[in-house]
Amino acid sequence: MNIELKHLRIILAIHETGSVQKATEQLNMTQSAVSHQLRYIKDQLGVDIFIPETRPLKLSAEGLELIDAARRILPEVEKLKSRFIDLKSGQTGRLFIAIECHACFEWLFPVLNLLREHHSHVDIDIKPGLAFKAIEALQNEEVDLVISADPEKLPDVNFHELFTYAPTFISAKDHPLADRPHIEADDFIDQTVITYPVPVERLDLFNQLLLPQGIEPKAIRQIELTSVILLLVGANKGVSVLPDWVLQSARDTDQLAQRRLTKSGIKRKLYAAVRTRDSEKLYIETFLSLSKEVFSRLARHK
Amino acid sequence: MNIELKHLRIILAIHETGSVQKATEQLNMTQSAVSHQLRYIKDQLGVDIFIPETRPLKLSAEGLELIDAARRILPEVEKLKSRFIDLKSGQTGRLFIAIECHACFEWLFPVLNLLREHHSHVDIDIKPGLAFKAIEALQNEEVDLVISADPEKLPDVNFHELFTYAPTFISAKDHPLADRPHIEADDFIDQTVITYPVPVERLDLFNQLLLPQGIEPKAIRQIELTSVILLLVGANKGVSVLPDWVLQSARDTDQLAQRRLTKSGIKRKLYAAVRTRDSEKLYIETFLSLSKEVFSRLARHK
DNA sequence: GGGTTATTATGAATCCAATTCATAATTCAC
DNA sequence: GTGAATTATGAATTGGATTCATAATAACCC
Repeated sequence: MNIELKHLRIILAIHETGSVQKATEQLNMTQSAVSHQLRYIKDQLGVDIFIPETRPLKLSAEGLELIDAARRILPEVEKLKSRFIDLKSGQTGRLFIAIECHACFEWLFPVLNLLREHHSHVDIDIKPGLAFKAIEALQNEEVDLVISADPEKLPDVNFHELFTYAPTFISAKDHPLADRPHIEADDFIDQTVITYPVPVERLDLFNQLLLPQGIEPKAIRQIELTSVILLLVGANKGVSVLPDWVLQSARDTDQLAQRRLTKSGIKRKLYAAVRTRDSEKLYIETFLSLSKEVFSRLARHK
Repeated sequence: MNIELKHLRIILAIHETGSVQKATEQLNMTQSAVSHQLRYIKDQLGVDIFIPETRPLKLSAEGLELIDAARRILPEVEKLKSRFIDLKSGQTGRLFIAIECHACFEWLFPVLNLLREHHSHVDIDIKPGLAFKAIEALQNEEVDLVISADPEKLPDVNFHELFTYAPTFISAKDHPLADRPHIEADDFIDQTVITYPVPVERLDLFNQLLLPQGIEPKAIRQIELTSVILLLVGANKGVSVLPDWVLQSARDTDQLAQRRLTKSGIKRKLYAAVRTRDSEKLYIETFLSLSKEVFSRLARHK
């Protein structure tokens, strides 16, 4: 037995318009095509849908059951269609985010809150635990956006530049290094460095400065929360390197010394990586512009 | 945008088997056909259902939505199909009954109760108010079965004989007519006749005996309930004519005289009329055999 | 009740879309 | 990198749905 959506639509149209004649217009079919289809449906179902030899056609008891089913099934299909129209245009969708950059939570939360206001139907979430395989997860569709400082040239992934920042050295004001105009790699040799709890190769300080020069600090102490890092640095328990905008937006940085890394300063860029075919989605574009906006507000804060 | 059930089945099969390859078997399609369909689906929906360039194919976020929809829609369609398989075979269906014969409620209720036990999924009901247009209502599919004593030769309706009965005269035992060996038409001339509240031409007494001979009784008193008719006849408020089986199965007929109509007795047959194309339905056949069974039990009762 | 109109049914020809076959292009595993 | 497995593609073919023309039938109306 074969039942197609087309058949349900035909029966429903006939029932609702009251005649085959009128249904043909609604269906954009000729009377003949409808008639042929009706015979096919009857043959498939094995029972008469309409009472034979009545005109205009009247539904049989069995026909009414078909109508019931059609009224249940067809709206589901229509819902599915409009869902995909929305998905395609980016009116709605999924935005699962992986973050390679620990400090980024600072500006990401306000961005996501704003995004939720603009696109309430987008399913927003942050997926932890993918930090190092984030781009792979993006390609796998486990996540839909990755915040990354290491753009790659990939055919199916676009890296959209968000903003530039400077990884900046901080210490207590009375720390010996606080007197220097800028900080060099070998200054860290006898320092305790306070970092986020991630592999060192993912930290700006290490991948941009220490690792290339083969320098290891005296000790590394890992702390989850930015505010705690600031506190410990202020208490002279160690030094740290954080993005400049974190320092600009944080409170209680008065007793901290900030110095640039190397004479010329180190500059880094943050990117939002998305799959190429998602790039033009509305909520992705909104995310990008909101990110820039929120960042510039944060950076201007102090 | 065009989405067909076929497409949902394909996507679901691929997802559940884990590969296009395996899905082809389940779908009874060649790999090529599936591949072509996948491209068509993608074009229609405008988004990738599977993550491109991965093997085995993995569903994208959008693809998962399709799966959800398929799991909602396809079972409905399957339910509809099996519903029609049942309807066709008469495992289930509708049995709306019209009754031309008023006394028939006496045996109909037990029949329907038994039928409900055999076919719990059949929608059983008695439709009142169709008494005289009952066969027309049958052809219109307003009802599905008519209890009638007047078979007609119709192309789309079958009359199935249920049983034979004798319309029988009753009076109080001390009524003058109670002495006669049998009752003739002109015996009614000075009698009050108690009947069911239906047009006289539908009563056996009238259409079989009085009307052909142009005889009118002194008075007609219409009573709904069989037991009340029996009571009034017993109280000498009038005479009546009822099917013999009603008298055989009723209690409190001791003080009543029963006499046959005319010397040879009048015999009538009851029929169940159903649409020809419903005749072989299981629950219709069950109804017919239950009716005969219940009737013979009733007739044997006394 | 017969003639008229409106509506549905049917048959043959046509058209379009889905499938097949053959083969190319990828990816995966080792 | 090579071979095996899997998916993609193109052209030819098939088969089902549609159309056109026309027949059949019910409904309507005096």
